[in-house]
Amino acid sequence: MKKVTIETVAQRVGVSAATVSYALSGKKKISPEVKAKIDEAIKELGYRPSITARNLASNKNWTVGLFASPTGNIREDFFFNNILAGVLDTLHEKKYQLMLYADYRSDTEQDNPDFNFSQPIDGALVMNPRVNDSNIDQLKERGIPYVLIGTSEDLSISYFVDSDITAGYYAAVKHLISKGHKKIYLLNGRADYTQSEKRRIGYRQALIDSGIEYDENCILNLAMLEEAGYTAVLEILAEDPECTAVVTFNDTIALGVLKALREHQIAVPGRMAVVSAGNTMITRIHSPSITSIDMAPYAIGAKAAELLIDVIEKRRMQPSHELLQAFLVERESS
Amino acid sequence: MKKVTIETVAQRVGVSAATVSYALSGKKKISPEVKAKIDEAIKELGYRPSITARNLASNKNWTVGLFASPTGNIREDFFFNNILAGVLDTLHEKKYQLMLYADYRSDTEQDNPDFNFSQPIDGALVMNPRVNDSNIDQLKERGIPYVLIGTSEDLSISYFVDSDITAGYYAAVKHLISKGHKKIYLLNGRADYTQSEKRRIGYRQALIDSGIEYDENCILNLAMLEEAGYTAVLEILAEDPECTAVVTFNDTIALGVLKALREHQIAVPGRMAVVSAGNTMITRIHSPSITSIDMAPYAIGAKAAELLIDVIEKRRMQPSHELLQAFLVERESS
DNA sequence: CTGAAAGCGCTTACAG
DNA sequence: CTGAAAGCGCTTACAG
Repeated sequence: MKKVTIETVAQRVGVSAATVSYALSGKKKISPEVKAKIDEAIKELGYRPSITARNLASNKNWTVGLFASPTGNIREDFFFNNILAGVLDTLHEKKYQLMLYADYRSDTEQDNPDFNFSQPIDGALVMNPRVNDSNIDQLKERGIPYVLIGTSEDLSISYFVDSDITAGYYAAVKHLISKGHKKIYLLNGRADYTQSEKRRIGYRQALIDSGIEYDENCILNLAMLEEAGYTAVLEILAEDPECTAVVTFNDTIALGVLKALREHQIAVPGRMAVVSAGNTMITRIHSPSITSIDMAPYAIGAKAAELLIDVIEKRRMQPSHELLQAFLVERESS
Repeated sequence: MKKVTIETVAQRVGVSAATVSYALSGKKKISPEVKAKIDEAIKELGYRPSITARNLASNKNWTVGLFASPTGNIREDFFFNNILAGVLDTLHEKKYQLMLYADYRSDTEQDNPDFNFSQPIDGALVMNPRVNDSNIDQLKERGIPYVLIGTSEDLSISYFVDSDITAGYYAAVKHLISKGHKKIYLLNGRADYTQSEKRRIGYRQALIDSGIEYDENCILNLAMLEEAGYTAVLEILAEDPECTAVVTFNDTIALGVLKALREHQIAVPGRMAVVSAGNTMITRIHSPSITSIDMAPYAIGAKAAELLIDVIEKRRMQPSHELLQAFLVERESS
């Protein structure tokens, strides 16, 4: 059985392939009779246009790539789920498809940076951009439009969307201060992360605005792991008894903190209050439930996808740095 | 600036496009001198092969589609994350890419079932197959190979991988019986789900093997939501005080059950033991931590992807129904 | 070892 | 309203 192509349909009806193509795309008027015959032939023959051929001829793929985290992180990260859901919903609405790439680059070798480009995409969404991100270099080199999810310190990157993390941390620290806390630690991420810096600034400003001394020693830079939070809070407890509250980089670190506190039977929030960032499902499930900064991941994903499509379709040329509102959700841990 | 194609490179070097193509693919021997010149020209010109053109000419896409749940479910489902991670890792190893489709079909209208096929894929992975799944119909019609993640009652579906849920529930119920429970309820999913039936069989067999009466009234068919578990357990408590344990369809329902028990200050597992299925992160985080049946989602994803690629590459023609081992993880709730 | 040429299956000015 | 034809950028028998 030979493959049925647009030519097969055309011959069956007795018209040219061009006419069939126009009938399908609706880009030209086709007489009703011919149109009807074509539709019938398509049905009878079970004709399916070849998307690859169409893409090649029209130079358009209706596909967007999402550069995500390593799969190890994806496995236990609801933040990813929400961003993904936002991206998917927007793409669906705009009739685009999603290619999902996990991050397999090792820190040392550059692996095969070309690999992810083995499919044609019209644009890309980049999560967790690194400082000198090889994916971004590739994207630039190929002239593929892209939008960053997160903030870049590189001003040549014209499009990104992020949540207003600084404002979120400001609110979180203000909240703790209003509860009477005076010595608040920030369990931050790695110092060279833009995300860490944004947190630090909000934290610092809240202290200053409240007339509380800002002390760099109260900021710890941790790996984004439960264990890191676990050991860090125990250290603080041992070395600085005046500390009565911590704000963490994310929910995962907070989980470790709370685990340590529970095991050592330290009252939360009585002796130690805890505020996290992320507001993923676990902050609600956990007992005590965790006060957390919501960073609107779904909205970020949706916005980023929208912006990207605007760029792809040339509806937008101006640089755009969107910050979505972050807000504090108060729960039992503070 | 004109687009640089294989022809540009060929002209620069003074050979034919065919030679460049062969040099790139390595499918024919090319003299070292010519090869070197070609490599140089490629670098100088910044040539990137068009994947679309390559796909069209070679009729191969190196891409697999994953038909997932609606985004509403994806947002709070770690089970999905783990399956996804398994799929991605295997595809990466085999040099395939992933197109991710969320499920936007409404229950009533068939939406646009063609939409997801607007990109070329070599094969598909189908999660949560429905009884008469329109995606599967499409796949069949187009002759695209596919593998089901989950079990189908339709024997014409030749490939699927799932966990041995029946054995898992058998173990879970045996475990509860060994703890002295005699009246155990099964908070199951919808009765017309294959997955529910598999659970019921394991549950039933464990009771029978232990000489405990199997009572259909002890099986409730619920929606897969927290609220469903919440109200169900309260009903049971009110109507059948002899019940001292429940096994749930998944972690989400268990969450609702435990919420109800906590709010009514009912001791877990003292008055009521709880066992869930899924063993996602929340079972560990929750307090009390939740005994749960691990269904190896990562392994399922990885196996399914492997199987699919074997089918795509014609290394496998025989039907294959793989069942991975499910095992019970005992925690505080039982 | 290298090349001329057909072919993959569409789209889209252009002409009528 | 319809068609002939070029073009999208590759791959791959086939011939030499």
